[in-house]
Amino acid sequence: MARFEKVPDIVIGRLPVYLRALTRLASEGQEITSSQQLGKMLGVSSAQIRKDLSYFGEFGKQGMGYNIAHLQEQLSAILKVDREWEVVVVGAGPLAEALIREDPFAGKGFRIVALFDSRPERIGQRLAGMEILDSAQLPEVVRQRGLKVAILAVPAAEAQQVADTLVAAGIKAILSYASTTLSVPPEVRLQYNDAAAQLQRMAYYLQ
Amino acid sequence: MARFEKVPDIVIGRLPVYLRALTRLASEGQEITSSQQLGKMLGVSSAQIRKDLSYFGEFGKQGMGYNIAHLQEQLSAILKVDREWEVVVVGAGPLAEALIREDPFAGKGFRIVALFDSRPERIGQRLAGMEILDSAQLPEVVRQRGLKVAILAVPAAEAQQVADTLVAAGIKAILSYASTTLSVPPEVRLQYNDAAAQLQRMAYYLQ
DNA sequence: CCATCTTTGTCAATACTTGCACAAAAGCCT
DNA sequence: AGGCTTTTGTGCAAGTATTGACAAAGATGG
Ligand SMILES: NC(=O)c1ccc[n+]([C@@H]2O[C@H](COP(=O)([O-])OP(=O)(O)OC[C@H]3O[C@@H](n4cnc5c(N)ncnc54)[C@H](O)[C@@H]3O)[C@@H](O)[C@H]2O)c1
Ligand SMILES: NC(=O)c1ccc[n+]([C@@H]2O[C@H](COP(=O)([O-])OP(=O)(O)OC[C@H]3O[C@@H](n4cnc5c(N)ncnc54)[C@H](O)[C@@H]3O)[C@@H](O)[C@H]2O)c1
Repeated sequence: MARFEKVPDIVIGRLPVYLRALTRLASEGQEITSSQQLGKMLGVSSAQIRKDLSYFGEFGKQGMGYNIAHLQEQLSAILKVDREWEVVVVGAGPLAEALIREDPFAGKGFRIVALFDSRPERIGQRLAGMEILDSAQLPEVVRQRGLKVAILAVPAAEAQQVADTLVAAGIKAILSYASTTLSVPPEVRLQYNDAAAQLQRMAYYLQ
Repeated sequence: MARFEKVPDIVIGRLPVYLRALTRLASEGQEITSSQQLGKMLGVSSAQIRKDLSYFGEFGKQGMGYNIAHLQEQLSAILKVDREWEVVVVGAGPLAEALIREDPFAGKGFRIVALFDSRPERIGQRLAGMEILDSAQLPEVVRQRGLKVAILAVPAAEAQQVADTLVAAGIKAILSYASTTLSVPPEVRLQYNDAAAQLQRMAYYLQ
């Protein structure tokens, strides 16, 4: 397939899902898989998996399937997570504490390197070993370190204002835990991590 | 539009997004909105919003737009979150603590009513005011209270086994924070809350 | 009370996404 | 070595989703 056409965003959105499935298979000691096995795991058709991968190249062997470690490497490179992006977290509350303690990004291409809060009594304290910095310093730190990725963990009422500051400082991707709609310029990527919305989506099918 | 045809899941997935936007408008004191304003907020076309709503009925007034409070009520009823679903959380770690402390589901149709862990030293302790129960008791409690919704906040290695227990106990919707692919029967809804996957999706567009 | 303006709900056209089906490639087994 | 089996990558058809366009409904203002 032509490697130059624009890849649909919906395809990009599935690559991390494939990566997650491959991680599980690898952790179970498997070395080879097939589009059929992956499809069954994920509840999608094998054709979709092959088609998605074909946007980027040929990664399998006919008759054999895919080498799991190799496919992980390739997908990581495609998603640009074969490196470590430095991430800033804004809002040093319980959610930030869980994120820093657990580090769910370890080995996934991201590392939390700075934590900010605006409450004077929190500044200078430590949260799960990480120093809480004054959010007045945020633009300076983001610019100096060239940070591109931010996690928003402030109350909903503060979120838009903090997002504006992040964008002005040069952040290009924001993951927001605040359960409010945000506006950012089109060149900045925005994702909402909204557990309530996820539950609501499932509630429709209950009963 | 015919009210009897099956509504596409992708439409259901957008309803919580609309609800979130309406909440923001309401919090800003607005009483009326239009498909155009909502579309601009959310970065989608106004036609899409009107079409999505038309699956369920007519909620606006021509020339005027939509009454925000009324539309919120209607969407809540459609999503079946005009009531309070009781939710069980499994895994009493820092993430569960953040969830219970912050209660991001308040007023959104869900309430956390039980918290389980398997580590003997955690059982009987309290987490953010909520008693930690023995996960051996989980099936009994879920069945007795008729719980349908669960949040999975255990390490990835335990997640599948806990999911199996939840399903066997009668749970019909699972929100999993564990970053591993799970298998559940088709009648059980499953959503992943995977922050790493969300960041990976955005990373593709960086640079 | 009428003209003008706004905005809905819906149809039809366009655009996008998925899945079928199959040739080709590659391993396996006798 | 050759036939059998498996599984990929992809063209194409079928199926879904999105958008443009507009009639109809309702508000607004003189
Ligand atoms: N706790 C969860 O599990 C969970 C889950 C989903 C979403 N959320 C949402 O994530 C956000 C954070 O959750 P939390 O439990 O940590 O909330 P929190 O309110 O306890 O903590 C937020 C922190 O942000 C700080 N803050 C406020 N305004 C700020 C600003 N302008 N600049 C910098 N820092 C600022 C506060 O001082 C506080 O320390 C909330 O919006 C919450 O609704 C939380
Ligand atoms: N912390 C975060 O912000 C965050 C974000 C995204 C995802 N996650 C994921 O969410 C999960 C929970 O995060 P955490 O930080 O609370 O993890 P954690 O490992 O600190 O806590 C998990 C808790 O689950 C309990 N547990 C283990 N096995 C169990 C079982 N079979 N039955 C019942 N309880 C069991 C453990 O005793 C522990 O108390 C992890 O999978 C983590 O990767 C966390």
